[in-house]
Amino acid sequence: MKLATWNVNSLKVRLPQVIDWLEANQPDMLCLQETKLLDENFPQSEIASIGYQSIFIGQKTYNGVAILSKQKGSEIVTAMPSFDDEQRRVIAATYEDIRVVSIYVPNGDNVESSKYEYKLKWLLALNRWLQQELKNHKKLVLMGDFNIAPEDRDVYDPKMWEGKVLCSEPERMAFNELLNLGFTDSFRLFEQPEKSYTWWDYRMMAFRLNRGLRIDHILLNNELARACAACVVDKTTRKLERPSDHAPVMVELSM
DNA sequence: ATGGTAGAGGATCTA
Repeated sequence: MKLATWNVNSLKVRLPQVIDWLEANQPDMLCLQETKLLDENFPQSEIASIGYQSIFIGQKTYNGVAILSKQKGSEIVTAMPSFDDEQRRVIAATYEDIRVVSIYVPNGDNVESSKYEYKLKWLLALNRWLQQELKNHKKLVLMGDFNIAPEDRDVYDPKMWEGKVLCSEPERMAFNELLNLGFTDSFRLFEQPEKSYTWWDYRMMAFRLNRGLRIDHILLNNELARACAACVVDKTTRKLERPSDHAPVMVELSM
């Protein structure tokens, strides 16, 4: 079984790339972030035509998340309970016995910003919600755009980024507190290429110079971590015409 | 000189 996550930065623009990628990689589920589409505009039929079901929750211009899957999902949730949020950043569903929680964590802008406060509150609410989800589901995967680079090795220039948003200690602590609930960062279960990242700024030739950060993650609970056979970042999408600034991440589970 | 690029939407806001 293959599970993937990809911040597409507008599904309208990236739909042809998403369809090509699904056909080439055949994941069982693909979580999308930053669809930037109202639900009425979601390209459900185009995605269905290649054999994938869609669940989604979107809004105009910003945010928006979806899960595309070969099998039908159940117990669909489109927001965190007990966290009032106008922004569409969460979608979860159960596929057979696997609970999939797909998230788009707020960016935070900068550590002085009120958006940063919102990010930390959002992460606290996520932690609390997942404690419940872990109790209710034996197999759980949490994946998406976390907007957090967990360690210095996930950052092309750790000194320049020290204390900055995406790398600050409170954010990294929030990430570690998620791990402490009983999750494993699937990417670090395996030998990986040096300087592996999932996001590169569009500006300043960042991708060409591999000035990136690893901020998109697939976290597996213990039951699924035991079954994990691979985790890879697919950089090839970042080389396409009109790419997303993020690359997809995919895990393979032996089950 | 707080720059630069992309997306949405139609001036800025977000990332």
